[in-house]
Amino acid sequence: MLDERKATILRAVVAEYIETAQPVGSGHVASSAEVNVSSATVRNDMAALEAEGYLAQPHTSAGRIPTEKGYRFFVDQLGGPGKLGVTESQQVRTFFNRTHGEMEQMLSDTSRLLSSLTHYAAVVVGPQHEVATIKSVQLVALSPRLVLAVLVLSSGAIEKHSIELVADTDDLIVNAAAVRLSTLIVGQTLASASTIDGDSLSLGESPDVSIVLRAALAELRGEHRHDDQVFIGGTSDMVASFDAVRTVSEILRILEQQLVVVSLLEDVLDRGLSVAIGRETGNEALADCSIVVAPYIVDGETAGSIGVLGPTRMHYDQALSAVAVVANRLGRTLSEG
Amino acid sequence: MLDERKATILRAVVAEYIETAQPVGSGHVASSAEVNVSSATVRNDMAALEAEGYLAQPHTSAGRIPTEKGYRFFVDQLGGPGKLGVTESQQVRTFFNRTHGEMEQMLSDTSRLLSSLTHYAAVVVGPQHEVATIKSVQLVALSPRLVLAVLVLSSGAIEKHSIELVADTDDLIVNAAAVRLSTLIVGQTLASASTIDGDSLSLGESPDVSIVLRAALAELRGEHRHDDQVFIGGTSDMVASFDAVRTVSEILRILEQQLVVVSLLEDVLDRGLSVAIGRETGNEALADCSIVVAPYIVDGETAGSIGVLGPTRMHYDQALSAVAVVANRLGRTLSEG
DNA sequence: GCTGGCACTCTCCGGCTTCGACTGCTTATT
DNA sequence: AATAAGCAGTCGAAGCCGGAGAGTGCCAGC
Repeated sequence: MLDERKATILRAVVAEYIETAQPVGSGHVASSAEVNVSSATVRNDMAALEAEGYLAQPHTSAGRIPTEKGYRFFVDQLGGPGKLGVTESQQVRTFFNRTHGEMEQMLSDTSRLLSSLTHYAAVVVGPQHEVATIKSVQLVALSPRLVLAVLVLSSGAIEKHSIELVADTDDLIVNAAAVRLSTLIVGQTLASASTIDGDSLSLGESPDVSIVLRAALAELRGEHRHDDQVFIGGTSDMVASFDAVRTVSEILRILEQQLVVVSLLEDVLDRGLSVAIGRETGNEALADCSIVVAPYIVDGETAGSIGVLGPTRMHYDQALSAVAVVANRLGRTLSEG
Repeated sequence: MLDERKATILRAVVAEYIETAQPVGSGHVASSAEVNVSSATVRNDMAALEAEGYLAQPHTSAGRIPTEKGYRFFVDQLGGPGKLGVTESQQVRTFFNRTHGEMEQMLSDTSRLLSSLTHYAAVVVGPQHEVATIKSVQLVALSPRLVLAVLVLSSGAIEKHSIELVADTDDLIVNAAAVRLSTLIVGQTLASASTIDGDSLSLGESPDVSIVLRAALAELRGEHRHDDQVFIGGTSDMVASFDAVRTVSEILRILEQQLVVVSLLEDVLDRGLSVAIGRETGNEALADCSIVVAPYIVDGETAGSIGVLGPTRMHYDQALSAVAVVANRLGRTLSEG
C-alpha cells in the first residue's frame, strides 16, 4: 500500500514530530539520514501521504503532523518492543532484585518504576483474585452487629469485607462460624467459594451461627468482583508533555476513576492490541493520548495488566520496551511466591 | 496596626482578587459596598498597605494583588470557619448518612466529597493505628520461608506484615506461634504490643515456634510507624485553578509523595494553624498554593487529619467551613463503630 | 483629612509590515 | 517516467506602532 520510500518518509516525519512537537517540513525530511531524495520529491510524497490520511497540515505553508493513522502505521511497523537502554535495564534489574514482601507496596513501586522509565503516567492493575486460592479466613466481631471477614489468599493478597448483621452476635458465635467457614472455603478459589450455597449447610449448627455464616457467604458472593487494585504513578511526569491546563485537567479526571482506567486497559487488551492511539482508546477525553499496555503472567495465567499513558506523540519504542520488560519481570517475580 | 478603613480596603482587595484573579484597582475598591470613600483616598491607603507589605503591584499602572501577608491578615480576621451553604451541608449530610462499612473505601470517598465541596484537591489522612487495640492476629504461611501476619484492629483497619524467615517452617509451627501471639497481644494497642520483648518469652515453646514468634514481634516493632494511609482526591479540580502546566506538574509531584503530604499537614497542625499560605507551607514548590487543615477526633483522641490544597487565591471561607464540617462528621462517624 | 483633578505610566490590543518556512506547480534533467 | 530545481504564492510568527484604557501618584482646594 505504501511503497518503501513513502514509508521511510512517513517514519521520518513521525519520528521528528515526536521529538520536536513541531510540524515537519519537506526540507527537514530530505536532510535526514534515511532519505536520499530532494525536498521536492519529498513534497510530492508527503502530498500523497496526506491524501491517504497519514499526515495532516495545520495550515497551508506549515509542515505536516502525523494523524492517528500515521502513528498507527509507525507503531505497527516498529514490530514489537525493542530492547531497553542499558541504564534503563539496569534500573529494572536492580528494582526487581531488591523488591520483596508486601505485594501492594510492590505494585505501587512498580508503577513508580515504570513512570520513571518512560516519563509518562504508569498504571499497574493488581492481579485478579479469582485464580488465587484461599489460605485462611478469619471473622472478627467489631461491634455486636458488625463483623469483619478477612481472607488471606495464596498470592499474599488480603480481602476484607464487612458484614452487617440484623441481629446482635458475640465472639463465641462468630468464632464458631469462622471455624465452620474455614473448613468450607480454605483451599478453594474465590470463584468457587462464591458458588457455595448457604442454605445447604444449616445442619448441625445453632441458628445464631448459621446466620453469621450465611451472611458471610452472601458477602463473598456479592462483592469481590470489583476490587481490582489500581496503582497509578508519574502523573506529574506525563502532565509535562501537554501544554494546555484544560487538557491536563480532563486527563486527570479520567485517571481519578479507577474503574474507567481498568476497563480502558482491558479494552485495549481485549482488542488484541498493545497500543491504543488517540481515539482508539475509546475515550474522547484522551484524544491527545496514547496507551501502551501489556498483560503480565503469574503461574501461567494472565493475572493483570500494566500500561503507560502519554501524549499521542509519545516515544513508542521506549514505552513498548519498558512496558514489556516490566510486565515480564513483574510476572516472574509474582510467580516465585 | 491597621486602622479600620485600611482593613476594610485590604479585605475588599483580597476578596476581589480571589474572585477575579485580576489585579484590583482603587476604582473597584471605592465602588464596592463596604467602602465609602473616594478612589483617591483608597489610593493613598493602598500605597500605605503596599509599604507595609500587605499588597504588591505587578507593575506601575496596574492594580494591586495581595501578598502572603495580605492573605494571612484576611484569613485571620475571618475568625474561624463560617457556615456551609445549604446545598453543601445537604451534600455532607446525605454522604455521612449513607456511608457505612469499609473504612478505606469510606476515607477515599471522603476525599472525593471534600474535593467536590471545595473544587480543590482534598487530602484525607487515615487514623493513626497507635491508639486502636488489636482485635485479632493471624499468621499464614504463604511459602516455607514467608509468613504473613494479619492484624485486625478495633477501628476495623487491617495491618499486614510479611515476615521472611531464614529457616523453613510449616503450618503447625506457624499455627502454634499464632496462638501464642494472640494471647500476648490481643487487646493491647499496637504501641504497647510493639514494646514486647521477644527474648523474655522463650519458655515453654519449641525452638521452631519461638523463632517465628520472635520474627513476628520484631516485625511489629519495626515498621508500623510509616503506613499512614493517605487518600487524595480532586486533583483534576485543583489543576484548573492554575494556568501554567509547569506549576501543575510540580504540585502533582508533591502530591505523589504520600510521606511529604502527611508531614505537610502535620506540620501545619503542629504550628497550631489551620491555614498555611504560600511559603508558609514550608515547601518551595507550593509557593502558589495554600493548605487548609483540620484534625478529626475519634473517641476523644485526635486520630488523623484532613485538608484541602488549592491556589493561594482560594475561597478560604468556603474551604475552612467545608474542612471543619467534614472533619467533625468524619470523627463522629468513626467514633460510632 | 478627604476629594477632585491632572499628568504620567504601562499593559493590552488591533493593525501593519516583514520575515521565514512551507507548499504546489511548472519546467528541466537523467 | 521518475527525480530535481526553481519559483511564485500562502500563511503564521514576530516585531513595531499608536491609541485606548486602567491605574497610579501627587497636588491643590475644601
